[in-house]
Amino acid sequence: MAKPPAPARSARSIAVRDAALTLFADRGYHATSMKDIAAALQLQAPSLYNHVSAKQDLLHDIMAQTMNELLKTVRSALASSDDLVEQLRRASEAHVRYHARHPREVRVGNHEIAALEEPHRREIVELRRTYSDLFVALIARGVAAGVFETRSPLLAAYAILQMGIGVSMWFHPDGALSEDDVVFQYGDIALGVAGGPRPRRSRRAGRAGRPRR
Amino acid sequence: MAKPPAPARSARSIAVRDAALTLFADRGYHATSMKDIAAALQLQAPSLYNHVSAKQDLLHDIMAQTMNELLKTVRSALASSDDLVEQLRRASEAHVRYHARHPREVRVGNHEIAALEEPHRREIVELRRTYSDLFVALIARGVAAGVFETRSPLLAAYAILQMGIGVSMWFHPDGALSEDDVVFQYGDIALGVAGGPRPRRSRRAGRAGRPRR
DNA sequence: CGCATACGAACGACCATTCGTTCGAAGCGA
DNA sequence: TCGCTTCGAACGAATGGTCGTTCGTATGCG
Repeated sequence: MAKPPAPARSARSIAVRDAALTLFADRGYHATSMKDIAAALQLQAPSLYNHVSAKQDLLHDIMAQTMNELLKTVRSALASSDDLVEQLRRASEAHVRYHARHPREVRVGNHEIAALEEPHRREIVELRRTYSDLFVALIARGVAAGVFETRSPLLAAYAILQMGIGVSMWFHPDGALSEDDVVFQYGDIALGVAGGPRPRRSRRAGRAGRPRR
Repeated sequence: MAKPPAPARSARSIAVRDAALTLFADRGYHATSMKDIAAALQLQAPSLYNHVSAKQDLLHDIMAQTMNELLKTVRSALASSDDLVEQLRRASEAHVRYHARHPREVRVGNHEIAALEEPHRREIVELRRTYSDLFVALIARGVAAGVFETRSPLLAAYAILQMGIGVSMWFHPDGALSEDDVVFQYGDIALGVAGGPRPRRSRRAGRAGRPRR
């Protein structure tokens, strides 16, 4: 009678989320119907309600999980070193790497905020704020310590973050640039944006083995 | 009987486009109904069809005009100097300035491509490609001439463009940073991203009068 | 008078979601 | 192993709503 969406994490409900993620990412939330999602799984639309509670919750789950993963990844990068310069490099690399590996998630995360209904919207916006503050505060600390030089840590942080977001829109693992190529190059660029020490010659040239993660 | 959308540019039809632009920008195309647009003008939905032919055409007009304005602005910046370094600076500044001044237009331009139906979609995508190619080719020329240094002109160009797009999402003319602050700082950053010559000390500090435009 | 413009009514289409039903596989006592 | 029960999962039908758009008509200004 009542509609329990399973243990909240059944195998099938994960499949539904994944299908929704793909469709949301390349058509947008409002342009995707429950029928579309169902069709991707060879189901009828009403059957979806055995696995999820509502279309809106589907979107919220996707965005919340994405933001939390991003936060976790970057926080771990920050905790991996005491040196502010190295922290910014690793945080930027983690940011870019996530965007290269999870284009669907971040596309939805960046395009569909307006499609979230309150109070979900406020919650996600706060997570985003927390995330960007990690970078702003880090750069501000670096400026105070004299290792970075920029007139506006805020502007520098936003520039770095936005650059990384762009990666999710063009990067393809089979392209001319490997994931590491892109990640390391963006790491260098991020340091430049924050006015960090200029690398004498770019370290870690060519493709090295995967150092982290 | 037939529905001529006026001389295609009546005062009223411009007002409709503007209302649609505002709503598309902060709710998204699919989340905006013709009724919403009409309400913003204190009209009923069917009345809109005295001024525009279809919702889809509204979106296409907005995006095509935006892309053409952007192209014109950057091409003019490129034509204003023979020096590759100065060209990149001015093109980047023009790019950022447009994004600071026309946040609604570029928000729609960047978020609603999927909402365009063919053949409009292909047309706009081509304009965007033409636009980004301006930057890619410029940086490639600079690398060939030895004034820029980057392992990938494509990656550098995308980074610069994406940074500028980000400005449209947070910049506000009443904020702590003036438009010129942001524009000039991004100009410097863009040169850094492309590996241009390092400025001895940042020129044009503080707020100068508006040099161009 | 004529024309641009606004309107209400109506259209067919599609939307997310609910409901009652059915079907098939799993669990279990005998 | 049989037969009975339970239950998740899928379905078709239906609900109320909104969508973009068309049409015929009314209104009011030049």
